[in-house]
Amino acid sequence: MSTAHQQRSRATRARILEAAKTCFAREGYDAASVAEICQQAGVGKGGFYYHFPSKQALFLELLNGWLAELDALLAAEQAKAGSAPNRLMAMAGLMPQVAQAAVGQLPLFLEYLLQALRHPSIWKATIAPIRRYRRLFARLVAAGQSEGAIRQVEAELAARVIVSLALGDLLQDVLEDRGRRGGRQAAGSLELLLTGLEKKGTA
Amino acid sequence: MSTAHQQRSRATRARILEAAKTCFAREGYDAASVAEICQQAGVGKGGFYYHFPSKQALFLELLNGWLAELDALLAAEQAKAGSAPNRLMAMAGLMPQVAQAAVGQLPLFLEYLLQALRHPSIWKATIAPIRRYRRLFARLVAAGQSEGAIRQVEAELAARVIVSLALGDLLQDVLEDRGRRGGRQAAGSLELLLTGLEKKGTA
DNA sequence: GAATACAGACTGACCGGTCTGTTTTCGAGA
DNA sequence: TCTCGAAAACAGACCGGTCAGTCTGTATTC
Repeated sequence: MSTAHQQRSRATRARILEAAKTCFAREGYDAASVAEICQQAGVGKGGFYYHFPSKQALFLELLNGWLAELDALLAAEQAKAGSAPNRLMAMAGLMPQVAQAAVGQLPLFLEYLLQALRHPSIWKATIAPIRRYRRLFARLVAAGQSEGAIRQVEAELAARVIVSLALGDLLQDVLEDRGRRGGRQAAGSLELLLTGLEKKGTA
Repeated sequence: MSTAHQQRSRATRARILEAAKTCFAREGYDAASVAEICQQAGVGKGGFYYHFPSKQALFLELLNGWLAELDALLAAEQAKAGSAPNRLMAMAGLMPQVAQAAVGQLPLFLEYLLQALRHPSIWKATIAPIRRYRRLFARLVAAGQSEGAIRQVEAELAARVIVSLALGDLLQDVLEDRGRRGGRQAAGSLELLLTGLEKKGTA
């Protein structure tokens, strides 16, 4: 059981995180000021720095939370059965949806990437999952190959292509409507690619 | 003939642009200060604001210059002959190379995208070329289809996939080595995709 | 009354842009 | 050819504003 202290504390902490998410998405990491986040969260500076040691720490926690959601969703999908190509379709198709659902505003995703380039701690947190997904996709491709459903291409390369497609589609969506909606297409693109990966004469 | 005034002016202007390119790439648009760019260029604040009305204007000029280089390279490639799939390979394969050669440091490319999300003028300058390239690829795909070399898929979708692949590969390269080298892979990925786009039973 | 969970004024640093002054170059006239 | 004023091409001190983070004080809960 939690005390009233802890309950209130958790609530403000969550409000700060939520406010930060929208502020970062709207204005970017640098331009979004701590004061603005505080105002949006209905909290004073004291409250902010009581819960987070720095602006960067807050950002990193936001990123980690997002990655955790993504992991959970992919893990759930991975548990399901089905042929390798179908599972690939289902899993890869999740990426933009997850980005959309978890982040809310997609520009935040770009912000993650950009910050990852400059801050080693953020970079590690970002690159590790991407590599994990790539390995996962590679295993699925290999599985599809031993099932005889997928052409004999380099599995690593195919995995890289899948990730590229997901990332690229995300980017094009973001750019087209400047991050207002996002995550609409992608399914068709992947279908196209996977059809190409199928063994010839199958369709 | 140009006077000594003009010669010196152009030289400093070029130095400022070059310094800005490296600074923006290293630290990002917001974090890179005008003072720092000035120091790197060996120029005072006065010199800077004599040549550029604002920091944003400088950034925009950098972006436009890069886009112009890209356009030129693509136009040159477009003039060459060959079968549609081959031309697609050649053109699409240029993208990362161009990004690498023109920008020097790839993080700048991400910076462009991010700034495009928030500043309408930069957005217009960024999205227009991307749409142009997509149309160009779509036409090439359609051409390949009437040549009988490419499957009957929606040309628009295929073009989008190609752009996605280029963008996604770029991103993965940038993330993998944190923007130090970049632009190594990509060719293999495209080959994989185009093989998938070929008419079945061809290879 | 002590620890928790804040509020909000405050600080030092920094940043984009301005302004005044200085050096360099140019062109015209003597 | 030499001079000199004017325009071009800067240098760098300076300014208003902002921002991340601190500090002191206060209300609430235990």
